[in-house]
Formats: sequence, structure tokens, C-alpha cells
Amino acid sequence: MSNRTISNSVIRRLPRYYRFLGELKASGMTRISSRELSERMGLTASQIRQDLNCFGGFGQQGYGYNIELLQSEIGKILGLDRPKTAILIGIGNLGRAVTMHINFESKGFRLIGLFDSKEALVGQMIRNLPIRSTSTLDEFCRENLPDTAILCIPKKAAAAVTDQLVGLGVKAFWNFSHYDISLKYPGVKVENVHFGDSLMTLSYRITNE
Amino acid sequence: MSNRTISNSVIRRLPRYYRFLGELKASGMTRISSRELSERMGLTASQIRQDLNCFGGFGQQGYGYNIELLQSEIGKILGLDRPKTAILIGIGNLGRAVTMHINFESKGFRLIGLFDSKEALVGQMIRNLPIRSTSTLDEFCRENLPDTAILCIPKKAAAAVTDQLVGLGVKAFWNFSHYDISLKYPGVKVENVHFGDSLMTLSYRITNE
DNA sequence: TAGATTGTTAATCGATTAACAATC
DNA sequence: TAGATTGTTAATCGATTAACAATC
Repeated sequence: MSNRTISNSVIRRLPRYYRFLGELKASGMTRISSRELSERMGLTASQIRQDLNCFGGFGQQGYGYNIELLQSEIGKILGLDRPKTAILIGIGNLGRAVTMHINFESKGFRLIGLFDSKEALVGQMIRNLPIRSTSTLDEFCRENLPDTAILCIPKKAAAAVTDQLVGLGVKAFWNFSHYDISLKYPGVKVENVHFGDSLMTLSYRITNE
Repeated sequence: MSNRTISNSVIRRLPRYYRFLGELKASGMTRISSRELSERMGLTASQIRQDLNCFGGFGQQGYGYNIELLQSEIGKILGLDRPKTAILIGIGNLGRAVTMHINFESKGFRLIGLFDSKEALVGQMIRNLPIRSTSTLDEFCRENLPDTAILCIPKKAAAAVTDQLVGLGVKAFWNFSHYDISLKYPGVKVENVHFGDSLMTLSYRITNE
């Protein structure tokens, strides 16, 4: 593994490599060249070789890449083999869908707690996890030390919850709210999912292209 | 408006400008300089001025930008004032959450139809829209000519549905499935939302940084 | 061995940042 | 007018593509 810092562009392509290699593996293929992979993925062969060589030489001259080995290596680079604990805050439509829909285990996480401030929801089970009251968040975090928090709450609630969670040692956020965590906490790892921004981008393309 | 093509990086920043300007407007401010906006958003003032000048001179030397005017202009650039029609396919947890959670009108879209292949769901109402059978998709599209389809279906169902919709004249997709629409239809506008990829990116950062 | 394909360096392209003249 | 701040050009930085020697 190289000691150079990996660019964001490369990191964002890794999950897609991982997915495509998984499909190729499932289809029974065992090896692939950068050129063939590039055609299937709509990239250049050069870019694929550059990307992979950020992490080491996984290929073999004259042969290409072993699909199973390469996928497994990318999985390790992504940290999928080291489960990180996560809690989810806000069990509205979105929080519920995220809880039900995502296969956390295969993405490097283990979901260990669900929280909502509406007392009426407390005790309800989703996917074998009980919804807990946010009033018990402090206690739960001190006992279980979650690495990551998934925020499915409105922007106006997000600032206070983020302060609380950062104070409790949470160091990564999967942020579905519109609150900008990085501005206040530049050291914390944040991955934003902004549906609205994504949809407006599509609106732009339809309107202008 | 310039005739040069606008880079993807710029387009992706527009919704964030739009949001921030909306908040500033709501807070009662009327003008802002590129420097102050850059500090609030965590960008450089240079980048903001470059970005805005792709579309025209919205500012005034010695004064800065009028917040309300600038937000409104960016809204027009994004096409938020020209509603496009959209249908949503797949009313599982995710489709339901997207239907309930997103304010389509403020993002440039009007949601006009919901479809699912499970007959048990047909007729159920969500947000004043009935769930329709996918067997009526052809008829509905020929009558209503939707611009956009929102795919909340599994990968294995997505290929056939996409073929059908492209055949019916749908020219833009908001794609929550893992099916890669652009590879087969490079001319169609696609905005992908891949939760899994997003979460794996976060896993990478936690593991490696 | 000969052919294929990687790993890696060099060239190109594009995006961001800096600088400053124009001007409100 | 003087100060402030844009619009825009030039310089820098980073990412992608091309090329090819190394090697399986």
C-alpha cells in the first residue's frame, strides 16, 4: 500500500469497482484485463490501472487481474471486513427506509441502535432493533461507543444532536440532513446524502442540455 | 448566459448555493460579498465568482451580490421554475420514503404517478396519489408523457423497466437502483443515488484516515 | 519464445486559486 | 472621491489520458 494520499475521485470509484467485480465473479468469470473492465464500466483502461496502482500491484503482466482476488482486496481497502458500529437517529419515513433497505453488514457497518424523540415510537421493533428514546442516547453511547451516526432528522434538530454525538465520541456521520457538519467539525468524517441537491442537478440537466 | 459548456463540478455546486442563499434570505440579509459567502460555505471567494460568472454577471463591483436576486437566478438556471413531470416506480420502503419525504415542487418536478408490480398495493394512496399497476404503465405514459422516471426497484427488474420507459419517451432518470442506465442509453439524463456506494466511501474514510 | 497486459512515467487536459484592472 | 468588490485573465494545481518499457 502506497503512503501517498489517495484522491477523493479515486475513493469514490472504489465502491463501483467492487460492485462490478462482484457481478463478474457471480457470472463465473475468473480474470479480466483493464481494457475489458474499462469497456464494461465506461472508463478508460489507463484510469483503472492508475486507480488500482494507488494501492499496489494487483495484476499480472500479460494476464490481467484475478477477479476474486481483486474484489477481495478492494473490499479490504474499503474496510468492509472490519465492521464499524452505527446508530441511526430519526425514524421517520427516511430513517425507516434506510434501516430496512440497506445491507449494513456488507458495507462495513453494524447497526446497533435506533433513536427517535417521539415517545410514541419508542419500543417499536424494526429489523430486530427496538426504537429507543433520544433521552437515552447519552447512556447508550457511553456503554456502546458507536463509531458512526446516521442522521435522518430535520436540519433544525441536527445541530444540537451533532454537538451531543461529537461530545460522546462519534467520529463519523452518514448525514441525510441538510445541516453542514463539516463546517463546525472539520475533523469529523462526513458523508452527505442530499436528495434535494441530487434532484435539482437532474432538473438542471433536463432544462439546459 | 454563456455558450460555453458548464462543467459538472460547477453544476453540482449550484444546489448548495441555492440552499445557502435561501437561508441567508430567510435570516433577513439582503446582500453578501463573495468573500463572506465563501467563509460561510467553506469555499474560496475566487471559486464562487468563477462559478457565478459561467452564467452571467449577477454582482456589482464594490457592493457584492443581492441575495434574493442571486437565489432567484440560480433557481432559474436549475430550472426550478419549470416543473417537469415525474413518475415513481417501485413502492417499497425506499420508494415510499422518497414519495413522502421529497418536496418535488420546490426541486423543479411534479410527481404525477406511482407504480408497483405487486397487485396487493394497487389502489393504495400515498400523498394523494394512487399506486397503479405496472401493467398500466404504457397506457399512462402515452397519455401523460412524463419527462422523468424515478427508479426505486431492484437491479434485476431495472433493465426491462428502463427499456420500456425509454421506449415510451422518458428522457431522464433519478436512479436509486444499481442498474447502470448510462451504459446502454448514453443520451438519456441520469442522476444516480447509490446509498451503498456512499456508505462504503464512509467506511473507507473511517478505516484509512 | 511471442503476445499480451501490467505498472509507471510523461503529456495533456481541466479545475481551482491568485492577482488585478475595471467599476460601482 | 476613496474604498470595496466584482469580472476576468493568468498561474497553479490536480486528475485523466497516452505511451511504453518491464515482465508474465
